[in-house]
Amino acid sequence: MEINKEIKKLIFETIKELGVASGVGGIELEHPSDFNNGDYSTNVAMVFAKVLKTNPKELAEKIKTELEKNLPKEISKVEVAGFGFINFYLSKDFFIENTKEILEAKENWGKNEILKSKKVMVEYTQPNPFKPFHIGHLMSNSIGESISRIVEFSGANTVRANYQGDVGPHVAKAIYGLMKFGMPDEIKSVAEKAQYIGECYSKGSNLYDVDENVKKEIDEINKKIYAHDDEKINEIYAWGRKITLEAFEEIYKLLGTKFDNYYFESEVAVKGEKIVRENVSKIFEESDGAIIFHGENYDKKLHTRVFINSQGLPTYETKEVGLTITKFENENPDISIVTTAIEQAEYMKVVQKAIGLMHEDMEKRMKHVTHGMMRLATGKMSSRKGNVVTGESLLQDSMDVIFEKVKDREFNNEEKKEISKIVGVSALKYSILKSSLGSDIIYDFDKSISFEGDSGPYLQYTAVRAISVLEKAKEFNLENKKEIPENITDLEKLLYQFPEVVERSYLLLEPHHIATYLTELASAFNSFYGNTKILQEENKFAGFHLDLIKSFYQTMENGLWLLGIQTPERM
RNA sequence: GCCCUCGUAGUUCAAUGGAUAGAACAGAGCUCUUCUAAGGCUUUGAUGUAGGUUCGAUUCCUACCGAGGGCACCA
Repeated sequence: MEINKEIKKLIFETIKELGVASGVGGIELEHPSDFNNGDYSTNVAMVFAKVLKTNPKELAEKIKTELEKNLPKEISKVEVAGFGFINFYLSKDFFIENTKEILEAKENWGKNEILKSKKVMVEYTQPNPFKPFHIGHLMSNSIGESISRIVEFSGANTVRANYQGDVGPHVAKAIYGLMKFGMPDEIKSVAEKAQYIGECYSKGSNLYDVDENVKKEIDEINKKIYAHDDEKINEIYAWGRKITLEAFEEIYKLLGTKFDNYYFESEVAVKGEKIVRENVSKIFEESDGAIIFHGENYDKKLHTRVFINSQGLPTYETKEVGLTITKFENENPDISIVTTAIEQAEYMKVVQKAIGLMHEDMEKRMKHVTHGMMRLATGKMSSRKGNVVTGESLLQDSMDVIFEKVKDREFNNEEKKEISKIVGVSALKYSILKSSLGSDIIYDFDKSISFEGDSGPYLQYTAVRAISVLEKAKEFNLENKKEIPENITDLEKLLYQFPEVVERSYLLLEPHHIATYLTELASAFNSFYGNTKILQEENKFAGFHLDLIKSFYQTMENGLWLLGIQTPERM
């Protein structure tokens, strides 16, 4: 129905009719924060009052009179309020129609076609084999998965990509550690082995910094990894890579992410190096034995970065070049989104500039979405130092909290575990996705992960309550309770806004708008639920109420899906 | 030093240049002989500082203060 677009059209037609100057920007149609001020509101009179040098309230009245001449049936009332706002009130019929629309659309409710027939690639998570999967990766995964789903809801063919650093100094450090401290016990689980490898990396890294001889040894291993000429190292390498990747895969499964493409640094490094070397003197230049790019020559806000180091090995920059070009060659996406923490923002601008000099078309389609960092109260987390909180331990802690809550409930053990999983993951994801992408999250389990109030479990709990009423309703005879109440609940006033929220979330690439909306929606549902006895023979509105609950449940389910959160049947 | 993010109740977060700055947690007080109390209802409390643009600024601009990040061979 897209009533918002209809109202906008009407506004523009009306001001044209009145001969008011067009081409003025800043005209908005928004939802007033207070429902008393209507369902939609426009500032058009205030904007034009300035241009025409008239009183905004008088102009608003004039526009209102004109608007009322061809008001669509969905609008019951137009009012002028405040400094000259024109407020639109939607009619009861509109809300009834909307409920029908939701129930028909089902899992498609909320979708739009902004990206129809476009291919969008989203790269996220990017953990490195041989290093731990830490809470920063959990953050990246939650955000990237949600963005992927938002893009998908906007009509795109979404390709999920993961990029993993399976070569480079960190691998050499881990292999050094494994050779020095021994291989882990065969009977240990994949996750335990992966954790051990991460510890070896940390130890190797520490020794690298303090011991000159170890540094030489690790540098040597690093060269051998690239050269593939040492059988012992090749063997440990293949084993460690496999184990850590398997461990990552277990986490992805728990988180509900399934990647379509995996890219590895070892694969893209060769291509990147070839391209960079081909463009020496054109784009890159030699300096102190290294090959560098002077970003500041093109934009004074950019800086110089090393692409091939003085040992002749490609750096991350060159691998990124190889990765980007490989992605475009393989998938040719219309938009290529890469999500990383903000620490890579400046670096990425320089690399994108370098790529743009070779492939202008690619640069235009690249989008870097940055999010804040997960920090510990004690400072920056660094897997080199070994002070990381691993993804597994955090997920486990979160699931344990939930298990504790359900342990005395009537569910069987299998169900308790399933609920702990679904709700535990949700608590974690919501805590990441509820805030805008800009700011850092200072990680503190008790403070940053909440299980009540503004939280993932709150949303799930609300959905479960709704489904529970719908289940119980089958035991009642409410067939002929078809009357429709005259008043419009806050729940109805929020439900129809869902597609707009999805659209906005895509345009800004900010999943938290969905999280905020769902919390408001859940709150409206809980108020309604608390104040209304639905399953009563004397409730003449029962049929209407049940449809409303169904449409609420559908909206919540779709919204949670966009956040990458599952809806449990019971909890 | 230069550049990029971010500063909102005691705490964790919202607020497409708009109306009385919203929630949650914590604090105070109600609420299950009624569909899941992980809930509902009432209540206390905030825009870092100083200017500017604007009818209107938490939002845009400038300076400062504070936190985080980046600035040549880590990723």
